[in-house]
Amino acid sequence: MNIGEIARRAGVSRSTVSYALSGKRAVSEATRRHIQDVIDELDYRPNAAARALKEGRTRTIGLVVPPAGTRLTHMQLDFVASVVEAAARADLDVLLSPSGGDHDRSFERLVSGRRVDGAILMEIRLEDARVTRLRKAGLPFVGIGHTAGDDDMCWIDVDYASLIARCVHHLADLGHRAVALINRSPELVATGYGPGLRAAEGFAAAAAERGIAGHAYLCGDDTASGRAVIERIRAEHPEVTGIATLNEAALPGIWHALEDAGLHVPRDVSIAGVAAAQWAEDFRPPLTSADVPAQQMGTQAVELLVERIAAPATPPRHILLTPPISLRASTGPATPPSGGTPR
Amino acid sequence: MNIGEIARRAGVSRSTVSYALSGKRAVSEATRRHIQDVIDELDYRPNAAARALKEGRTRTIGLVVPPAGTRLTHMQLDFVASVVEAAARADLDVLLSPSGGDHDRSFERLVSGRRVDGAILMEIRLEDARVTRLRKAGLPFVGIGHTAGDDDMCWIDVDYASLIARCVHHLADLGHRAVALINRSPELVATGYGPGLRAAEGFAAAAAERGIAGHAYLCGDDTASGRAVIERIRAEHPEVTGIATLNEAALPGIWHALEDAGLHVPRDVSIAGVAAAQWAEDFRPPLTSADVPAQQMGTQAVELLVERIAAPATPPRHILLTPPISLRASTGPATPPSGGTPR
DNA sequence: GCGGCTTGTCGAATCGGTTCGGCGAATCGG
DNA sequence: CCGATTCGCCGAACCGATTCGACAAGCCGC
Repeated sequence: MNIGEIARRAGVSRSTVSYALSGKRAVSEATRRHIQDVIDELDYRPNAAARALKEGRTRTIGLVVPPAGTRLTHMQLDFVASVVEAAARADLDVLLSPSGGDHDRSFERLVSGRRVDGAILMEIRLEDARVTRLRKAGLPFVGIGHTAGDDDMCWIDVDYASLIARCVHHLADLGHRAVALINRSPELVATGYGPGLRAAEGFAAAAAERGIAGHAYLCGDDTASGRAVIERIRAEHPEVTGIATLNEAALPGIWHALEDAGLHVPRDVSIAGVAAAQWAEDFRPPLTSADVPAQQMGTQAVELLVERIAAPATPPRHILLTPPISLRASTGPATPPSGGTPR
Repeated sequence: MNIGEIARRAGVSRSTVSYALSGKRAVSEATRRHIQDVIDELDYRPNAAARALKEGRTRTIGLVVPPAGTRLTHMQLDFVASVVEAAARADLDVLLSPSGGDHDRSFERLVSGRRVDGAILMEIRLEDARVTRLRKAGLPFVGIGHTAGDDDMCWIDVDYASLIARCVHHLADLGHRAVALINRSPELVATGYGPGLRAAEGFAAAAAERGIAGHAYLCGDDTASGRAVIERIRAEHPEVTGIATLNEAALPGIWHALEDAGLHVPRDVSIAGVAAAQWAEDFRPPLTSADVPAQQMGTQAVELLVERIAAPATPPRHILLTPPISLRASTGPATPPSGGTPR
């Protein structure tokens, strides 16, 4: 079922069928309709590979996700879903490619096999080999997260430094004098994971600014690690009454460990985080958090990429998001009687 | 950077380069090595579209996911991740396609544009238009879930009827005399969602077999609905002490509502469910559940599909999984003093 | 009534691979 | 030593679309 067959049945040439479909040249209304009838009858659709070969573009974008070993956070999941949806709206298909670990064949196929017109890179590191690779191949791309220093690329990111700083200020406003940061996993941060590093900076800066004690902890991305880190904090810094975190996956463990220790949230300990809104509300009490607009990010990432594919030479655009903190029930005044705050 | 360029630089013909790469005809070791050197130097890789056009296969499989409106359950998420990984191992790429709603253009592109060699369909309905469509197009596919009656397709599914029945038996063994089923959302079940319907059947049959009261409830796939359904159950059937569920998304709400009502799990109410193992353990107390091996399912689905692509004419295979129930802390004896059970 | 313009259609080239038939040279057996 | 085989490589056709140049027919103005 190819264009030649359609042409034969409609009694016209193949080029006429092509023009009737694309509208790139005038075709008389009569023949156009006749061709359309034949096409509808056989429900023909042009072969994607042939078209891609000739046109030099695939109408497909690549979504480069972290390898399966790393479980996706809720935020990332929302992001993937919204990318797929936004792409579908733009009549683009999405090719999924796990990268990192031993799956780099998939990424290489994507890039040098010219399977996609552009790519969206998740979980960018401060030094990221994939960015170098894509740039060398001349493939348009948009990063979720940004590399160090280098602004010569398109990206969209959440301003973790500011968000964590806000959490610290919020806790300080409530009168907390000793706070802890629960960061992402040691492996992630060690390999130059931007959000982790920037969160640590923002945390330290804000604590210093407010003149309160700030202790930063790394924590694996799972429930058990969440429990463990709370135990460590209680042992090493029992004076801590406020916690800021960007580790979604550890949250259930954090909650359970506090409960086991007989500590009430927010009466004894306040927690403010960065997480997907829907997820934040599933806790008891619901988590005060900066709700990352993952869906909006997915949509914008696709828009940015489409733009870049159309005009690869334009100066790259960046979007840095700083969503407001939604006050929920997991934060409260530092000490039962007093409320207000210094500064 | 095409095969002609490689041939020119290596001083051989294009066909020789092709044969050197594919090994489908003998090429002398000397020329083969020389060609390989040129290729390595320019890091050339064959254009995927051109190859697909000539070979008639794309080395890509489609993963047809429920549309973005429906949030993926943890189980489905694990499944997607494992499909991507298994495909990568088989050197296949994965094209994501949301289907249902108004995104059917994407699905149509996949099917009639010949963009993929085969497809994996998630969330199959008892009557599923996509199955009909794929069969008509002659595209190999594997379903996650199976249609009614018709066994003329490959699928892999979880035996929800048996699992829910097991939950009921487990509760009955513990002495519970009135149990409730918390099913998936009314919309899903109304549109012929197999697991929902089969779970209801298995629930009713098992309750009847054990001579206990069984009340089935539908429940939206979110926290708020979970709370609501517990309130309804308490109002309409306060005698219920055992709950079986396959609604992962409602679980947090169920837990919260029971806590608010002052009901202790498992002392006052026992809960047994079907859920992803890791997720089940994040509850307090951890959920007794049949742990769906989503990762294994993803891997097997890919294997099944690869098989089917290689030999489309072979009789279709089915895999029906019935994972054992892992006892965790959310189920216990029906009444505080007594332990044992009738039968 | 004829050159020039528009309109609608066609034929052929092209994209970048794979694969088949063929051909010269080397190798082998008798 | 000669015919038959094997080996290694080449040229050309082909996959199914798009697109450019060309060409015939119809219409205009002068």
